[in-house]
Amino acid sequence: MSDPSPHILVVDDHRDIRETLARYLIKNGMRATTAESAAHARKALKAAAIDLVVLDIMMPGEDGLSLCRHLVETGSMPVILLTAMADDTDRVIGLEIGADDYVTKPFNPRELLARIRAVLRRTSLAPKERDPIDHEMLHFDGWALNVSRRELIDPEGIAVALSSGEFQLLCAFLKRPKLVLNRDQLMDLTTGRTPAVFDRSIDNQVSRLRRKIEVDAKDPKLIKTVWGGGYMFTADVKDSSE
Amino acid sequence: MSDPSPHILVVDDHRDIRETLARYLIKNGMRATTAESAAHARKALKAAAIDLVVLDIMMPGEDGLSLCRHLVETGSMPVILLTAMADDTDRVIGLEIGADDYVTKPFNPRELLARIRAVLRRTSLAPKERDPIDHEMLHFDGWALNVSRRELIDPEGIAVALSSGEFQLLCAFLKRPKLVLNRDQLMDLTTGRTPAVFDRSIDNQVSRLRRKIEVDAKDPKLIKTVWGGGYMFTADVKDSSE
DNA sequence: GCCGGCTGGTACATTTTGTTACAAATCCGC
DNA sequence: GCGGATTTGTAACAAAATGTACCAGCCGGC
Repeated sequence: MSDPSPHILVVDDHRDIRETLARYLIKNGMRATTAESAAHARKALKAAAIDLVVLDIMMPGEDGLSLCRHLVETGSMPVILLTAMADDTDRVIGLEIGADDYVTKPFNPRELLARIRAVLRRTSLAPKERDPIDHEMLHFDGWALNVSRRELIDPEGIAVALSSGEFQLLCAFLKRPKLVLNRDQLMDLTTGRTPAVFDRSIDNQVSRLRRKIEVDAKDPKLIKTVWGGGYMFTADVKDSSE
Repeated sequence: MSDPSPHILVVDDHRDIRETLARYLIKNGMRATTAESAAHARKALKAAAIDLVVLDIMMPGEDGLSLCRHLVETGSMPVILLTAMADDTDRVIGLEIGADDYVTKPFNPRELLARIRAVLRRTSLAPKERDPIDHEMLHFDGWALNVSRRELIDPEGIAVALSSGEFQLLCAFLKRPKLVLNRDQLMDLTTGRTPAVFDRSIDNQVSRLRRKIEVDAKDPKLIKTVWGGGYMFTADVKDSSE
C-alpha cells in the first residue's frame, strides 16, 4: 500500500500484550513502536511518523479514551481501540467517539492485522490533509493554488488576491472535488464554527469566491449549487507537490 | 449531515432478522430496504439510492461474499458484513475482501447502528468518488451528460442548463435505462424523500425535463409514460469514461 | 484615532421546487 | 363504442432555497 511499511504505535499498559503484538506486526511486514501509557504515546507520536495507533482504552492515568478523542479530533490519525470488556456499551462509546475500529480482548492477532490493513486501506485513500506544510500545489481548470503560500494563480499566470475566508473555502472545495458539501460541512471546514439557524455566510463567501474564479458568475461552472444540498466543486483537481 | 436520511439495504435470508433490523433502523432516523437474497439485493441496488449495505455472508444461492466482493470492487458502496460464525477466519476473510466493517451475530442493534454511522461518517467525507467513476459520461441519442460536472450537452454540442432536480432525475433514468421506475423509486433516487400520498412533484419534474430534452414534449420519445406504473427511459445509454 | 479591507447579517430579487386545479388521456365494465 | 373512474400533463400559483447588494462591526496597520 503505502510506499514504506506502515508504522503502527501500540499503546497498552500490559507489557506482554504490547510486545507480542509488536513482534507479530513486524513479522508481518509492518513497523511497530510501543508505548505503555497515554503520556508515552504522545511522546512517540511527536517523535515518529506514525500511520496508525492501536490503543487500549482501559489504562491507568490519562484515560485511553481521552487520547483517542484527541487523536480523532485533531485529525487524520486512524485509531483502533482495544477493549478488555466484552461490554457492548463500552465498544459503542469508542465507535461513537470516532475510533476507526475496535477489537475486544482477547483478540486474534491475525484479525487485528486484517483490521489494521483495512483501516489503512481506507485512510490512505482519504484526502491528504496530513501536513500542508509542504509545497502543496493544487491545479484545476488552468488555475493553480499554492496552498502553503496561500496564492492563487489564474490561467494566464496572474496572481489573484484571495481573502483568508475565500482561501479556506477554496481549499475545502479543492480537497474534496466532485463531492456535495452542505453548508454545515463547509462552515466546519472553513471557520470551525457551528452555523446559526439561518446562516447565510457560506452563501456569501461562495458568491464572492465565484466572482473571482468563475468566467461567468451567473452561470458557474466550477462551483455548482446543489439545490437543497449545498455546493460541489466540479472540476478535476490535480495535486502536485512540487 | 447528509441531505436526507441515509438509506440502508439489509440483506439477510432470515426474515425476522431483516425486518427487526429494518424497523430498528427506521426508528432511529434512517431509511431501510430489505432483501432476502443476493439476487434481490442486486435488484434493490438498481432501483433505489442505497447509501450502505448490511449483508449476511452466509446465504443460500449466490454467496453473500461474492456480492460483497462485487460491491467493493465496483466502487462507492460501503458494506458491513453480518456473520453468524464466531469463527475468526470467516471474519478475517470478510475484512480482507474489503468490507468496511463486520458484526457477528447475535448482534446488539445499537452497536450495529453505531458502526453504520461510523462507516457513513468515514465514507461521506471520503475523497472524490473512488477511482474509476471519475469522468463518468453518459451518452444517449446524441446527447451527453457529464455526471461529475453536472453538465448536459445537446446533439449540437450546446450546453443545456439543468436545475439540480432535473439533473438528478435524468441521472436516475440514465443509470437505469429501459427499466420502469415508479414514482416512489424516482422520488427516492432524486430527493431521498418518501413521497406524500398524492404527490405530483415527480410528474412535474418529468414534465420539466421533457421540455428540455424531448424534441416534442407532447410526444415524448425518450421518457415514456407507463400508465399506472411510472416512467421509463427508452433510449440506449452508453457509459463512457471520458 | 482613522482608514480600509474582511466578514457576517439583513433584505430583497430570483430561481427552483412542490401543490393545486383542471383538462386530456387511458382504462374498464358494459 | 360509451360513460365514469382513474391516471397523467401541465399551467398557475405558493413555498422554499439561493444569489447578492448593501451595510455595520471588527480587526490590523498606520
